[in-house]
Amino acid sequence: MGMGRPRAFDADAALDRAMDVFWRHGYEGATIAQLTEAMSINPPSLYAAFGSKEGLLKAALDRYTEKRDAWMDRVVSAATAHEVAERFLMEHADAQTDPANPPGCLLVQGGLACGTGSANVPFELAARRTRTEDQLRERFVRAKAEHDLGESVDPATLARYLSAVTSGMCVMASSGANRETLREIAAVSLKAFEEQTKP
Amino acid sequence: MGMGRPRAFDADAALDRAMDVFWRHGYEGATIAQLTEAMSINPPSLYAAFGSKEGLLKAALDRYTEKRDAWMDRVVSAATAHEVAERFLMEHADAQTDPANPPGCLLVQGGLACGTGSANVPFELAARRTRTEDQLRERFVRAKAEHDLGESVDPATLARYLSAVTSGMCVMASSGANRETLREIAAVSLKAFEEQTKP
DNA sequence: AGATATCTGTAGTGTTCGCTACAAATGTGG
DNA sequence: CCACATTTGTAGCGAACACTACAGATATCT
Repeated sequence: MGMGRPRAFDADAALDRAMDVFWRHGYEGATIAQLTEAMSINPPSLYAAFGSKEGLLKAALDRYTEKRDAWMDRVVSAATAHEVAERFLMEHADAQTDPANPPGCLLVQGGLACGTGSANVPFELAARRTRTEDQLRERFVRAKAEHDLGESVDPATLARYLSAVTSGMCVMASSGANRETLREIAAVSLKAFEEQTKP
Repeated sequence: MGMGRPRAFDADAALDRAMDVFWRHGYEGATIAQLTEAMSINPPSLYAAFGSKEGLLKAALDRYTEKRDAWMDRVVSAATAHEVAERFLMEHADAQTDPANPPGCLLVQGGLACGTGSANVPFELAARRTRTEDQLRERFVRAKAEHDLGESVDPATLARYLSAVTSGMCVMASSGANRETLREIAAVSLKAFEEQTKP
């Protein structure tokens, strides 16, 4: 028995193209026609490989999360909690205004509210955002154990604050805010972080 | 010549219902069927009164902005810039978790990214968000003139920062963050505001 | 080479979308 | 009461949606 005709397209490259479409138009705003054209494949190939539009999104999110995890690993590898926060904020400002990608972040632009047929999409995106927040919190827990952060500091609050600020920066980026503007916001937020961590 | 059959529904009440649907499902996720059912009218009545789905959104946004302006007037009427920031942040935390409304804010949940056919919807929402930011900035300009804020303070940066934080709170609210959580974020942000305004 | 298994492209499927034609209903002005 | 203007409910329009049946193409395995 044979193994069948091999796939003629690179799945990861296709996912990168799909990611861009979801990012730019949101989950519901992205049509199969747009996706297949961007991926340079036909609908049957898409459905054979990813099952459904939602399956394609999840595959694209997996790939997105993969890259993001690698980035977060570098961020939390900074020596101090303060430097973690600084890198996290500043590199977010840069990433969200990187001309290589649509503005903002896929996990936010992908869709905060969806129709009844796609109700679990916002859920899925929220779960991935929470993951980043968790990574930050764990890093701050460690910083506390290492006496890099004081006893009175709440790692969860710090992580949530940074997560909220970067989400807000996504909203600003989607409205056309430029890199300078986002960096200013990041700088002010970093001041808050400093104030929060040394009383 | 007569004046025609009078409208049998209250347009403002209908807009409130439509607002809720757009808020909960986003512009693209909201269907005419859902809207008409929520508004307790039939499609022809909707189109006679508001022209199109996008026209309905704009009418709902006008009504939303009306209420929001009244609220912002109260916020900026606070005696000091610090108190303005505090009210703005804290009341945002409360409003975004008010069980009377869907989580977050219509101007964010309405849609950051849309399909090609609705490309100006995110634009429209962004314009309304900018309005709030403008109101804050103007208030801080005044505070600077009154020597309530120091010479080195940039009103635009402060306004953008507060706007970004509340947008980020919207994202958190749509992920299920509760009032306590948002208030914590608001509290940390207020610390940043304080730090930014007295160097 | 032959049988088998999977992919690819064409050309659709049924459903739902935003939107509207039409006639009956209901008000005003003469 | 009658002509007129506008709204309302029913029913359905064309277009676009996510998705797929099918046949031909291309690989592997014996």
